[in-house]
Amino acid sequence: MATAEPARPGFALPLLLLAGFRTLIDDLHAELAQEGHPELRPLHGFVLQAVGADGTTATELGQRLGISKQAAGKTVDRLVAVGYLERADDPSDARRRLVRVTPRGADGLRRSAEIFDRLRERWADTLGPDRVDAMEDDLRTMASANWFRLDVPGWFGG
Amino acid sequence: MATAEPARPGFALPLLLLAGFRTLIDDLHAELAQEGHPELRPLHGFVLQAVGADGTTATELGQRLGISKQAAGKTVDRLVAVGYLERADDPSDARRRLVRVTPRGADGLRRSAEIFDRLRERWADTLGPDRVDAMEDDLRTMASANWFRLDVPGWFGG
DNA sequence: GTACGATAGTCAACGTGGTTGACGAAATAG
DNA sequence: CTATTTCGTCAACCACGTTGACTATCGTAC
Repeated sequence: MATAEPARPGFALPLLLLAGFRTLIDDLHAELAQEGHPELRPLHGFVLQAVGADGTTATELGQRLGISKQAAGKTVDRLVAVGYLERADDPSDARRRLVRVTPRGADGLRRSAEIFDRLRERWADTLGPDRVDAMEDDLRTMASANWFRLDVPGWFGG
Repeated sequence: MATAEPARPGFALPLLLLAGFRTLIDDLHAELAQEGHPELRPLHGFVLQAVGADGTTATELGQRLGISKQAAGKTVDRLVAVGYLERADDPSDARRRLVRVTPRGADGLRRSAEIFDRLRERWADTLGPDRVDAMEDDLRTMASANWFRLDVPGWFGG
């Protein structure tokens, strides 16, 4: 049972974690837009990352992201439409449709990594490198399990 | 510019923040479901909190949450349907429809606060109270701005 | 007292992201 | 050669968000 009025109410922690996540992602996409990728949405970067350099299929992508193959397929459609992914037939299996990152997608991915590195440096400059390291270590300790699940919209909503 | 291979790649930080948030929210709702509130979705708790003890209107709720009045109205509809909110006419203004938390909603809110306190205690037990305090302080420093905006699904998606 | 602008709420249409169920086409196992 | 599995897609649906248009009401200015 919680005390009547804790000095540090528990509800602040998740809000702060969300605000931190959101700040980083918003900063990323503000930078990304300036560097020629204004269409990229928060979800898209994670999807591109999940497709990876070797390419994959919609079904496998769904498994990696923790969503259904149908949802993965629709997301791929949208990213194909904006030029970040492309589909190709698999010569060895006519059922499969290979999903690959386009050069434009690879550029977005590379820039994202660089921007995330710069943002982390900014946090380290403000808070001190040890504090950022500690934050990461502590979060790794507490959140170890559900790492790479990006069904955020459906999870958070309904 | 980022170094070729940083010891701590920047992309991990947002992922860890999201994983931490998600872990807390998942733990909360697992507990909440056991305590008789299985219908409550992650978003709903934030909405109930935003409605507050005094009640509000859909338009004002939308302003508080950073979403349109139409979106706020639809969310209220859903929470009314599951019994967490109720609508009432405003005797002093026939245009306004008061939105109030029901007793069931208040129960969910009270339990949520208690569970969040317990979860924070659990984090403090594992990491040490000073580390959790530091994490909160650091996040407050870096994320100061966009605190109470809960348009997460639309923001993250598209 | 009436006319008018501002405000509250709703309806409709749409986009994104998610789900399940059904189905055809192709690979694989027997 | 047939039976089963697997991949991709289609269709229908739900949650959440958006903008635009509209009605009803309030408050004010004349």
